Amino acid sequence: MKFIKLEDWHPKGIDDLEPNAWLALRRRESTSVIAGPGAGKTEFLAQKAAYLLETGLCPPNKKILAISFKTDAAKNLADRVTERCPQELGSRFVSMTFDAFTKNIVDRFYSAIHGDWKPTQQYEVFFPNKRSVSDFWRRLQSSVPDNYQFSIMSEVRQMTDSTFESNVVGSWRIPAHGIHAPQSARDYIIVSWLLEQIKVSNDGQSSISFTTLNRLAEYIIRTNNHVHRAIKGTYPFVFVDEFQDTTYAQYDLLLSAFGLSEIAVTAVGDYKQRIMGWAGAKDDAFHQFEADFSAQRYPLRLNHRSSPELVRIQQVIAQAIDYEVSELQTNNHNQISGDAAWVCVSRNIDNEASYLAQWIASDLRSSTLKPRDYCVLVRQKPEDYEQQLSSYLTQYGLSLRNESVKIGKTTLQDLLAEELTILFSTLLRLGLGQRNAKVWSQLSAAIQLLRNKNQEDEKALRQVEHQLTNFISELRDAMLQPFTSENTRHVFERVIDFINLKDLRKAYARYATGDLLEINRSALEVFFTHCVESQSSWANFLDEFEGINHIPLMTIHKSKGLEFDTVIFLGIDDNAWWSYQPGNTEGLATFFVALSRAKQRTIFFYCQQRGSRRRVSDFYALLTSAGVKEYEI
DNA sequence: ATTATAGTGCTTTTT
DNA sequence: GCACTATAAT
Repeated sequence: MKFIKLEDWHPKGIDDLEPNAWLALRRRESTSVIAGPGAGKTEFLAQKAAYLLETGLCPPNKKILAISFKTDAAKNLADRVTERCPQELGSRFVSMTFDAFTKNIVDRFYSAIHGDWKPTQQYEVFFPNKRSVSDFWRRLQSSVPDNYQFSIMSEVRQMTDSTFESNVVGSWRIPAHGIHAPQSARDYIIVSWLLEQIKVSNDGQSSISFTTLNRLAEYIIRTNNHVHRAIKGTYPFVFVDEFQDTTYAQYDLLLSAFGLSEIAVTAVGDYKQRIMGWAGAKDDAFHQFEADFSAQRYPLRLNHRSSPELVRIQQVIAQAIDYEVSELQTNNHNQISGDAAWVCVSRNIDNEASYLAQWIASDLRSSTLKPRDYCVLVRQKPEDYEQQLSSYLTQYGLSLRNESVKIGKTTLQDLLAEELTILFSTLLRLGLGQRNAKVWSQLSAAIQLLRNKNQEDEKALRQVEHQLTNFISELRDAMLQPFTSENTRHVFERVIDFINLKDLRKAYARYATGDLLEINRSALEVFFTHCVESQSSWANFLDEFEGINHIPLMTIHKSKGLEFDTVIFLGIDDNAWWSYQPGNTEGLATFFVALSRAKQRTIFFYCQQRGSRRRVSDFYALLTSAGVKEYEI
């Protein structure tokens, strides 16, 4: 392997990087990169990975660890590095979610857990909610000795059920040398919570939350030098994405694993987009990181996403969040004619809906945009808006798709991102005769992984190719049959059989234990049937399945990290924004996230019937000061 | 049975 | 702060 000289290295697939991005990329020590919306955070990390791997700064026996919060973000980043690097380098870029990293440590170094803290080797992952927390508090009250009861209960009263795990448990460390009595009331509560999960339940297994797994992983790393050295030795470079929303537990794990060491941690994010504080995200993650890791901060100033006009408006909101926010530039010059932002004021919901439907219909006709280029954003309860809007949209042949809709025990968007679903729809696309070399090679690689075939075993690989070719041609014949419920049902079953759920369980760790695979299989069946019933051919079915002709509808929180040509922002009123307090940074950040999803236009809607706009008057005042006009409709 | 009142969810990810 | 549920009061 020949390395590229440091001074000869150039970015891959893009022209250049802005000056601060170059500095952040070349820095060998820990670095924090504050990058606003559209600054290309993922691209920066992909380029830095390529730089470290191709120049040999990350030597062949070492890896880069990239940590994201969401599975799709982790996958996105991995795909980008694969595109930019030769395969033998790309395989040394390990991209995973924080929770996957945590669970890996516990599973791999299980034997390093001692005494009361040791769960069963096979354990269930448990997702606590407010109910389970308050039930626990109630159980505690009845089990605690009388003389402790008062202090325990007064401590509990100061805690909030929704942030108990993230803030209280997440910032507590498991002691290195067993449990010492007497403990404070707070310690007693936390220890009881952890031990209750670790102790064997009725089904013979521990049932552990990710916060508890995180605390166990931190404990392993802190107390076991051998493990700590192994992890540091594997990953001299660590990336953390969306750093503004790091939880207490996650930060503490990073600190124990990579703090005070030679490891260079690159944290990327934007505190102006910190919108998870209410769910227990740490509030000064960047400052603390810079202090603890001696990290140098580099703000990125270029916006690759939004038009100059939108960037100017975003800047007004950004300054309301942080007055000292740096000046931004845009390099997106393909501006559309007309305004980039305006406010539509209506009296009632029907007026709003009929105007909106008519506007989108005429905009679609007069432009080259597709339904997927628009997005309807709301703060909460998208299903309410879906009902109100859909009858008007139908009149123009348009429809919304709320991807948060529940299907069985999962949601549409989670289902669509599942490995099972992607394999399923790819097979159907090929069955329909939509041949594409790239899709084919990806699918064939996925099937090889699924069949657990060694990449070196040429004969076995050819056999898998052969099976796949045969199956696709069988599928093609089946899909030429009339589009009846019986025939489509047959296709469904054949595809699921071919994928082989047993193989899937073996090939993907996340499916290996628990009922995740069965949840997704039955959700896939429900959604498949829904799409079959509303369509009349396989081509239309696949469009419906992938939602090509639907306008996406989602909450602002779900839209984080996404971008659309035109954002339609509904329900900016006191009712939907019940939790907003004037001047509240997180509320302004939420507004900022919504506004900054747009590449060309953001259209704000206010409807009097939905609620007043006294408490949210900040938003309108800021828009007015940015020169955004208001129109009555 | 109907109606008054108190309580709570709403914005989330993760194998 | 509203919309909804569960329980209490009539």
